Amino acid sequence: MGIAERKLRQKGEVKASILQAAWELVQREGWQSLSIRKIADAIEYSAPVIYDHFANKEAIMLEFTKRGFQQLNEQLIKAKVQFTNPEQQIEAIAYAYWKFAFDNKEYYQLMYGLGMPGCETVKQIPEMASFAEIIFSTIKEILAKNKNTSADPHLKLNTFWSTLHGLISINMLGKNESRDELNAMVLKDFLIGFISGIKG
Amino acid sequence: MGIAERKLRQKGEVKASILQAAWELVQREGWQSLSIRKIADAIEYSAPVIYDHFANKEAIMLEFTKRGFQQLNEQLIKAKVQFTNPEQQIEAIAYAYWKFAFDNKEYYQLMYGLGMPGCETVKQIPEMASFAEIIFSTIKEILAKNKNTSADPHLKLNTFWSTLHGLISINMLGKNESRDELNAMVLKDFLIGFISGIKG
DNA sequence: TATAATTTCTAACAGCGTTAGCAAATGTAG
DNA sequence: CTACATTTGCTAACGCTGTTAGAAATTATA
Repeated sequence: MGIAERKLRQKGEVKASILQAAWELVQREGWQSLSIRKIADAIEYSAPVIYDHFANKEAIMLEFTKRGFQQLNEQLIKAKVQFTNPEQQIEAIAYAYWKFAFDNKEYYQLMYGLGMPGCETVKQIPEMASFAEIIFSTIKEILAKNKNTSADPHLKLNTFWSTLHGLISINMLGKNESRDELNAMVLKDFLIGFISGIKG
Repeated sequence: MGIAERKLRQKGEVKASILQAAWELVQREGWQSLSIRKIADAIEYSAPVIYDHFANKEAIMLEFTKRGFQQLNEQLIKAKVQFTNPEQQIEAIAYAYWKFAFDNKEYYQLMYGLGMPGCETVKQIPEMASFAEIIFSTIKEILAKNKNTSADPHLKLNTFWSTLHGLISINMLGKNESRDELNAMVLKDFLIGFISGIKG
């Protein structure tokens, strides 16, 4: 009797439609105006149904945060494997990270900013660990290749990630002027210093 | 007739008490749970009275954002004038910025993160311009002193600010483990690279 | 077909920012 | 000191929000 299976499938479909509707709403009106009732309207169910699939609104957001990191990770790996030279790899990763942030502004805003996730949230996202690992391993390769034992890879990971995030978030709260040239230069400026510094 | 004056003074006192009550609430429960009604309760007035002093809730937040930048500017200037050497000045500024962010977490979260202020908000805060100017002038002095004409001070300002902000915000979404040593090292790591890079 | 289980709904609670309109207090002028 | 005008603060309400309780309707099982 495939009844149970069909029910599970149908339940999954509703869950998927919730996420899809939520995503469309976010793209149209931003995170701030996303509401359970609007999602319910969009999927043509009543609001409480959503709580059969997600514990609360935050769980929906968390799901998107996870997806955001998954997609980011994909992009970073795709960028990395184009090169064998770790210096080129870290540069490609930086550009991919940058591109992801501005191509997926909604994701990026949710993943970081937006109400400062806080400790609890971070722990619920294993994808963040994979993300860190991608960069960490590349940095270690550079250090190994250049026989630089004095630099701490944890330190360099932190500097790399922080700087990138800082560049992006400062830029996002500015306006949409065509500061693209400046942005590109700032990114390059940082990368030159970072890579030369990491070589020891 | 000092009646009008007294009224103005009283009005000012209520306004001040609104801000004070709001600030206490924020420190106790965070920005997320700040509400007009709670402020009204705290100052022992009804909620609509607040709208005689502020256009809306956002205006209250904006006031705090301004104050945050004012205080930050004070700290940065205080740090800067302790030295005459611009390299030492920029280092002192970086540490002061860092210290401000963690000593005044609530302010810093409001000034940046929290719902991504957006273009409109930024324009309403002239204090941000003064802030940028403090750092900008110091960078220009370093460039002048070292006769470095190739580096763009705008670029360096952007890199400096972004990196600092990135370091802080990444740290803030992590936990409160005693990562102070790591933090100090990351900051130093950045500063060494930045100052050497700026010298040309 | 009758009973059990699941699904989905309506209604409600408690809170939010904000506004309209009335009541009370205060100021001004005769 | 009274009469009018102005300002001040309130209550009540609107339209939202996330979330939950409990009834109704649907579906599965015996």
